Amino acid sequence: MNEAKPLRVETENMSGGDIVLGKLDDYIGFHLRLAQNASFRSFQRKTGQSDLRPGWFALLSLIKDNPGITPMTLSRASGRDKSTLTPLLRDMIRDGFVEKQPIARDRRSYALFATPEGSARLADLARHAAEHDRRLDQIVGDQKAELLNLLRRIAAEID
Amino acid sequence: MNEAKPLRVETENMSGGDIVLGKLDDYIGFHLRLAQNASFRSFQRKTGQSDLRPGWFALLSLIKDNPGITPMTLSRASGRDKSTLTPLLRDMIRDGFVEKQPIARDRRSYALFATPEGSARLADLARHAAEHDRRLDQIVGDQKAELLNLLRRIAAEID
DNA sequence: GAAAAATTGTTTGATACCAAACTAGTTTGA
DNA sequence: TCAAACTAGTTTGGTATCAAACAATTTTTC
Repeated sequence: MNEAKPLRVETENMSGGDIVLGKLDDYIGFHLRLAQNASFRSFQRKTGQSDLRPGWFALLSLIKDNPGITPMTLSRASGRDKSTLTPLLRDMIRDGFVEKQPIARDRRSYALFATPEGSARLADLARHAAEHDRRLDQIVGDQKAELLNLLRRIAAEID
Repeated sequence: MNEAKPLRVETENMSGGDIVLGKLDDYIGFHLRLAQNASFRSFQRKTGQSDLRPGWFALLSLIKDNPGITPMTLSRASGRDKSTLTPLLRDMIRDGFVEKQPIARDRRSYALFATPEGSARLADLARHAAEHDRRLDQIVGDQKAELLNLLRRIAAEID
């Protein structure tokens, strides 16, 4: 029952002054969305200038670190639906950052590999990503390990 | 330098076994996205069955708790771009959950109010949202306050 | 060993979201 | 006072995302 103490948030430029978040202020899901959205947009702004697509970094990184990974496994590892990956992989292959090879034992699927160009692009992306994540590290300070644990648990255990 | 100890994650159903997350495993942004995405989809699955749109809950809740709020203020409070709100508000007004009233002092804007139907719908949405957030509460346990603080700081301080 | 069930990747359809450009109205400042 | 700067909301265009339906293939089951 937090109706008793109205929780307010500052938003400079409101006619009346503050707004009441109400119950919303207690919802983990709400704050999770706000934080992720702010972080994602910030990342996008930083990298967008230099012709990198934010969705590419995680994928390219996973392909580089797991040579021969299949789209399905990549989907699970990156937390995105397999159908989301289809056009991304198509473009990464078209642009020469990733190569696909048929898999002998399963003709439905294929193995993915980062090309030298892909590795170079990944290094470039990693510079921007590291810069962005350094800001996040600053903000969370010494609570990073706890935060990562909580986030991992949420991603793993939510149904 | 975490190249030294390869970090792995289980994904039942991989040809080779585990996948290596590599540097990605240290990125707050990556885990933030995974957690938020999993949480959002779960919420959507739960509420989607009962004809509720996930985007509506936060908006309706904020309108109910801040009668007369304007779209611009709502945009800031909900962390969504003003242009994202336009079609959502249009539909909520069309469906009779929200009403708009002209503002005397500023004819560009308008004031938003929840109708009785909107309040009823909000109560319904709140039941589902509470159920979902209870799961999140279980997962984070007694670290909820710290988690919320970190998420608030990220949302507020990231640029 | 063949039919049934499951899995992989793609296609199609839908929603959510942002950013830039635009219109209309308000505030500022010279 | 009135032109310039700013602000609110909408429109337009683009990306990211999922889910369901599909075709091809593999695995399971009887």
